[in-house]
Amino acid sequence: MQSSMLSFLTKKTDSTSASQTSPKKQQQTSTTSKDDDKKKSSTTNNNNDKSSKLKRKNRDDEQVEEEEEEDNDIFDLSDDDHKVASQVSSSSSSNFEEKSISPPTPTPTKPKKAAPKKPAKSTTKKTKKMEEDPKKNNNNNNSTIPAVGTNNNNTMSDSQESSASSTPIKSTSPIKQTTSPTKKDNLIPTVTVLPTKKNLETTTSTTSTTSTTTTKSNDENEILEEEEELEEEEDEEEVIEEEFEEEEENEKGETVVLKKKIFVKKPVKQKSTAKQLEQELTNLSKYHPITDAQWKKGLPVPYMALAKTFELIEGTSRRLLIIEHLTNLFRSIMALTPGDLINTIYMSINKIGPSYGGKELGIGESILMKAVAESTGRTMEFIKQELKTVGDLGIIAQSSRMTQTMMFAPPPLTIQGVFKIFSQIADMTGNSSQNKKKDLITKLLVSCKESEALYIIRSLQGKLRIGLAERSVLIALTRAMVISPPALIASEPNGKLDTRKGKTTEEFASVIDAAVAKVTRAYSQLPNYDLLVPRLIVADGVDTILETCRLMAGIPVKPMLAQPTTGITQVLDRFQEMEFTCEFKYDGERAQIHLTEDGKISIYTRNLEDYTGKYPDIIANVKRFIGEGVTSFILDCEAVAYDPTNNKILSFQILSSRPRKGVSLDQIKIPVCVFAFDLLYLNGKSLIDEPFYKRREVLYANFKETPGALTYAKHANISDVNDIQLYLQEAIDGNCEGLMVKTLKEQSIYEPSKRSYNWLKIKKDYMAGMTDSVDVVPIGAWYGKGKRTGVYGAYLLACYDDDNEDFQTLCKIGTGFSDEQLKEFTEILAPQVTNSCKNTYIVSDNLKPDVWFNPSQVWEVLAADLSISPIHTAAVGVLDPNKGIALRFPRFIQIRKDKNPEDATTASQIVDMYKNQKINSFKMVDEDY
DNA sequence: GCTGATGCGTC
DNA sequence: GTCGGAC
DNA sequence: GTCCGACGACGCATCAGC
Repeated sequence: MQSSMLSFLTKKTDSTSASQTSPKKQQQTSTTSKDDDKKKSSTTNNNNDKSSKLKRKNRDDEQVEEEEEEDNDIFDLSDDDHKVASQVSSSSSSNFEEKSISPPTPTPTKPKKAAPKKPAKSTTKKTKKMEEDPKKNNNNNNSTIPAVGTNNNNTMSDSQESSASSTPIKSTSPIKQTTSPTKKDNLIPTVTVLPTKKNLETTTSTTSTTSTTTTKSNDENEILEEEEELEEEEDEEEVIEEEFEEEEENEKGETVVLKKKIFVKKPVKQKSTAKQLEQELTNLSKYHPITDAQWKKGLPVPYMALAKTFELIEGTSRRLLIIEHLTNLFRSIMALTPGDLINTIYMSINKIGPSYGGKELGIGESILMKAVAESTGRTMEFIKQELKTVGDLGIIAQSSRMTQTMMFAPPPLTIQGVFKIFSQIADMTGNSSQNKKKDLITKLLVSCKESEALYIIRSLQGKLRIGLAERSVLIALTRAMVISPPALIASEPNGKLDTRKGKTTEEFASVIDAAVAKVTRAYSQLPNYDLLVPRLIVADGVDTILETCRLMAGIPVKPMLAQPTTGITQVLDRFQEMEFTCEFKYDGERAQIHLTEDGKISIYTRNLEDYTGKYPDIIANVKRFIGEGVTSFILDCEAVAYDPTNNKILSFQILSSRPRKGVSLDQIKIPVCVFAFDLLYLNGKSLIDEPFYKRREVLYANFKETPGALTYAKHANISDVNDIQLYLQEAIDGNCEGLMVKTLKEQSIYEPSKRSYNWLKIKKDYMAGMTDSVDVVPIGAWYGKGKRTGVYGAYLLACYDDDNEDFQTLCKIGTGFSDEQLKEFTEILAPQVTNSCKNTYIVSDNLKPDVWFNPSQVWEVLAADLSISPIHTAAVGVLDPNKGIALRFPRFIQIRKDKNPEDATTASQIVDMYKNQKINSFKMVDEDY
C-alpha cells in the first residue's frame, strides 16, 4: 500500500509534477538565508492543499441618515435571562439570588459575539461635520479602588505620508492623500488620507499636546477634549497631534468641512518593577468588597463598575494585576449582587452564553460604525476616516460622544441591562433586523458615560482587547471564591471578607493554586458558566466542584490542542525520557462526537460549536462503527472529506464547501470519514484521567474501523529521529498535514485545563528547508488596528506575471512581522504610496487596500499550501477561468533586498507549486490511511 | 426571486 | 490557522 | 511554557437592496 513513497531527505522536495524542482529558499527565522540562488525557480511542492473560493469586503463611503425612531423600553432591564444550556444531570444547583440558573434541559443556549461591518443606506443628507477628537481621559476613579494603575488607552494615528510624487491613476479611487507637513518632533511621518468625492484640501496645524479644542460644525455641538498627560517615566509616550480641515463636496454639492485633529500616541502600558508590582498587589489586596464597591447591596451592578475595572486592566500588562482587578470586582458582586455574577463573567470573556448555544450577535463593523455615527451626530465618512488613524471604533465612540444635553438623562446602565440588550440583538432576525440592531446600539451608546461606550463597542466587536481572556477570568473567579467565599459573606457580612488574613503568602498561594486547578478542570469538562457558577457559589463549592461538574456525554469538552514544533529534535527535547507516539495529522475539521444514554448524538467543533446539523452522515454512521455494548461515548476525531470509491482523502477546501445547517442525509454530496484518535468517555465512565495509551486501547476495543465511516488515525510508536522523519514524509504523501506527537504514559491525561497544548504537531512548513517560500511584492496595505494602530497592519502581496508584465495578487499578509519591522516598513514604504491602483496591478474589485504602493520591495513569504482563490488573481485563468491562486497561512519571513520586483516569484511558478501539491493530482491514494 | 455584501465559523 | 511580545 | 491579540484564506448563511 502506500504507494508513493518518499523521497525525502531532510530537505524535501519532490516534485511530482514536473515543474521543476529547484532550490528552495527560505530559511526560517534565521536570517541568514539569502543565497541568491533562491530566485525564481522557486517552485516546489507542497502537499495538501485545498481549494476554494470566497469573497471579501470593502469599505466605501456612506452617509448617515438621520431619523429617529421608536423607542424601546430597553433600558430598564432587569431580569437576567440566562438559560441553561444543557441539561445536566447533576444536582447541585444552587440558587443564588433569585435568578439565574434554571435547570437543565438538553439544548444549549446561546452565545455569541459580534463582528463588524456593514453599510447603511443613507439618505443624502449630509451633514456637515467637524470635529475633533479628544483623547481619552483617564480617569481613575476616585473611588475606592486602591492603587492602580493607569490607564490609557489610546490611540494613535497613523503614519505615512504623502508622497506627492506618485502619479495618480485611476480616478475612481476614493482615496486621496494629502501631505501633512508637520510632524511633531519625533514622530512618525504622518499622512492623512482623506477620502472625498471631490477634492479637498487640507490644512494641518499642530497644537500643543495638551490642549483643548473645540470645533463646531455648522449645526452642532462642540466637543471638548481633555488631555491627559502622561507621566510615565519608562518611556514616555509620544504624542502627536495634528489638526486639519478639509472640505469636501458631497453629492448634493454642499460643502462639508471636516476638521480633525489627530493625536498619535504610543500607548505605554505601565511598566513597573518587581517591587512596584508587589506594592500594587498589596494595595489591591486591601480592597474591601463592600465598602470599596461603587454600588450598594442588592442593587444591580452598574455597568460603570465593569467599565472601570476594564480600564484598570487595560492599563497594565501584568497578568497578576489584571487578575487581581477582576477578582476584586467579582468579590464585590458576590457580596452585593450575586445574581449578576454570571452576566459579568460573560461580559468579561465577551460572550453571551456558552459556545454551543449558537447565539450570535450578527453585528459587524459597518453596523457599529453607523450606530456610532448616529449616536455622535457624525457622518459615516468621518467615522471611517477616524478609524484609520485611531484604530479603534470604541475610542471614537467614547471620545466623540454627543455632549448635547438630553431632556432626560438616561438612567445609568447596568450589567444586566447591557447583557440583556446584547441578547436581544442576538435574537433579532429577519427583515430589517440590521436596522433594528443598529437602533438598539445607538440608544445604548447614547446612555453611555465615560468609558462605557468604549467597552460596549469593543464587546460588540467581539474583542475586548484589554489583555483579559478566559483563562484569566477563571483564575479571577476562583480567587474571588477563595478569598471571599459565599459562606464567609453569609456569616460575617460586616467582616473583612478576606480569607487571606492570617495566612502567609505561600500558604495562601498553595490554596489558590489547588483551587484554580480544580475550577479550571471543572470548567474544561463543563464549559458553561450557567452551570458552573451555581455549583461554585455554594458552601464548599470550590472543594466539591469536580464532583458537581463531571464530564458527561452531551456536553462538549474543551479539546486538547497541539503546539507547533520546529523540528523533530525539538520534539525529542520536550518529550525526552517519556514514551510517545506519532499520529498522522489529518486535514479536516475537529469533531467531538457524543452519544448519550438516551441515544442522542451530537457533534461539536474545536471551539465547542454545535455542528450536529452539519453531519447527518456521521450520525448515521455511528451505529455502524460502535462496538457491541456501547451505550454512550465521547469520541475525539477529525472529520475529513473522503472519496469512498477511491479511498481517497479530499482536501480541506472541499470539506468546507459542505452546507452547514440543517443538512439532510440525502442531499450530501461530499462524504466524510471520521479519523478517530481519542476516546474521552465510554458507557457512563470518564476516561480523561486515564493515560493516553489506555484510552487508545479502549477506543480500539469499542469502535470498529468501517470503510468510509471511521478509521483509526494512523500512528506509530517510534522515537528515532530518522524513523520520525520517514513517517512525517509518509503522512505528507498521504495527504495529511504532518504528525501529532503525544505522550503515552506520563503526562498523558486528557486535561486541557492544565496544558491546552500538551500535544505537539510537526508540519513540514515549520521545518527549515522543507517547504519553499515565495518572493512577492507588497503593492498595498491596510491601516492597523488595536496594537497595530499607527502602522500598517496588513499588506497586499503580488507575484509577477512575466508574460503580461503585471502584478497579480497572491494573498494579504499580517503575521510574521516584529513590532520593529512593522514600524520600519511603514516608514520605508511611505515614499512609495500612490494614489490609486496601478494599471499593472491585477486586483479584485473586492479587495481595496487603504493605500497602494509602487512596486519597490520583495518579501520572502512562507505558506503551508496553495488554494484556488475567488479573490486573488495570481495566475487567473490558468487553472480556473475566473479564479486565481492564493496562499494558505501566509507569514512574513524576511525582506529580499537582493531582488527587484521583477525578480519576484512568477505566476507560472505559482501554478507549478499548486500542481505539485499531491492532493491536487489525480493519483490514487492507497487505502490504508 | 436574485445578487452582493458581510457575519461568523473552520482551518 | 501563524506569529511576536509580555509575563 | 503560557496567555493574549495582531493578522491570513475560505465558504456557507443571512440580509439589504434591487
